[in-house]
This record gives sequence, structure tokens and C-alpha cells, in this order.
Amino acid sequence: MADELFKALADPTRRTILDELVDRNRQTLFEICARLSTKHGLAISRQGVSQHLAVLEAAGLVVSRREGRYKFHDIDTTPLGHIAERWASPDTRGSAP
Amino acid sequence: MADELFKALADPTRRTILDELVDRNRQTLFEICARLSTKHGLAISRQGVSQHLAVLEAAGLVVSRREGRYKFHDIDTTPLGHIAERWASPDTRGSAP
DNA sequence: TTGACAGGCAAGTCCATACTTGCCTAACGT
DNA sequence: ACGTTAGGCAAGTATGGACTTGCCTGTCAA
Repeated sequence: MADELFKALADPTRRTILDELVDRNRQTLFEICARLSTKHGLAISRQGVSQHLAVLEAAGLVVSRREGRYKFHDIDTTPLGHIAERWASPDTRGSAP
Repeated sequence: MADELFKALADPTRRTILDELVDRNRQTLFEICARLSTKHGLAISRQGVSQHLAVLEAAGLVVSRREGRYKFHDIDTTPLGHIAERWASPDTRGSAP
């Protein structure tokens, strides 16, 4: 599970997608495509974004639900909390007095 | 800079190296090689580990200093703190009361 | 000084993955 | 019913990066 999380965060385009979802939640694939192109100058195909979203979902960073012909995407930041935790110094991790 | 940080964390072997440095700081290249092989069953060449350490250093996650013919490596976890921060929900980021 | 030890440099290989193109399904509006 | 819109499912390509092998530099002990 950690594997997919870090792999998801490794790509700059995926991190930008997360940025956009923080800025505005509940976006469709086409909305994300438009914002990547307009606000970030990323000329990426719709399929590319779709695949990125799949990776983010596999990592648990994005949850999606379908409504009619739309599929809305929401960010879930909870997995990010465990990252710094993993390599926290032992005393910060709860062994010292 | 964020780019190198996430790229460094993307590889499972590099994350294991960080684990080992948390367990015991100030290790040399050969020590790390030995622990990867013994404790984790990772059959990786010395060059491989050396390249991984270079990536970790570029990301600021590892600092090294040479003493005689030894080069000791220490972990630096401060870059990890900024990760969850980046995608913190706006109210957690300091706008709400 | 010679040999053993710790590490660095520079190719070369090979696999994962980011990205595209093309076609296909499903839900709306008119 | 038909066209449009939102999205999915494959392929195929190609660039990055993990890993190795071979050789070279520098430090210490005998």
C-alpha cells in the first residue's frame, strides 16, 4: 500500500492534479484536463489524465463516485499523514519517556 | 526541490535505506549494503546502493561527511514534514479562525 | 611500499511507466 | 432517433531510471 502511495506521488503531473483538487474538490475528468491545460500549461491528453487519476485512486489519494454520465473526483489526504510518521525519530514515535 | 524529494521516496530500496538509517545513524556505504542484504534479503551491488544514496542526498534526506577513507551517512527527516503540508486542506493551512 | 579496504566514475542493459492514438459504451438534450 | 458529451479499454511507443560490470582513486596497516 505504501508502494502505491509513493509511486503516485512520484509524478509531477499527479501532484499538480492533487493541487487542483485541493483548490476545488468534486471535479470531473474534463474539468481537471481543462485546468491542467489552462492554469499549468500542461498539454496532456484526456487519457493521460485518466490514467493518472487511476494511479491516484489506487494509492487512496483520490476517491471518485459516478453520477449519471459524470464522475466526480475528491482528494483524500489521510494517507499523507503516515509518510512523515514512518521515519520519525524513535523518541518522536513514542518509545522515550 | 520537491521533485527530487518525491523521486527519492518513489523507490522501495531507497525507503528501506531510510529505515536503516533511522534504526542506526552514521553508517558507511558498506554497512548499509550489508544490512540491506542481511536484514532485508536485498541482493544489490555496492554501486546500486551508492547511486541510491546519491539520490537521497540530492533530495536532502541524507547528509554525508567523509572522515578518512570512510563516508558516514545520516538521515535528515525535515523535508518529510513539508509533504503533508502541501496538500493540507485550506482551513488546516491557516485561513479559518 | 605493497596490499587490502572504502569509495567514485563511466559506460551499457533492461524494464517500468508516462503518453498517445483509435475505437467503443453509456448518459443526456432536442 | 440522432448527435453530443463524459468516460473507458485497449493496444503501441519511447523515455527515464534501476542495476550491473569494469576500472580508477585515495586511505590505512603491515
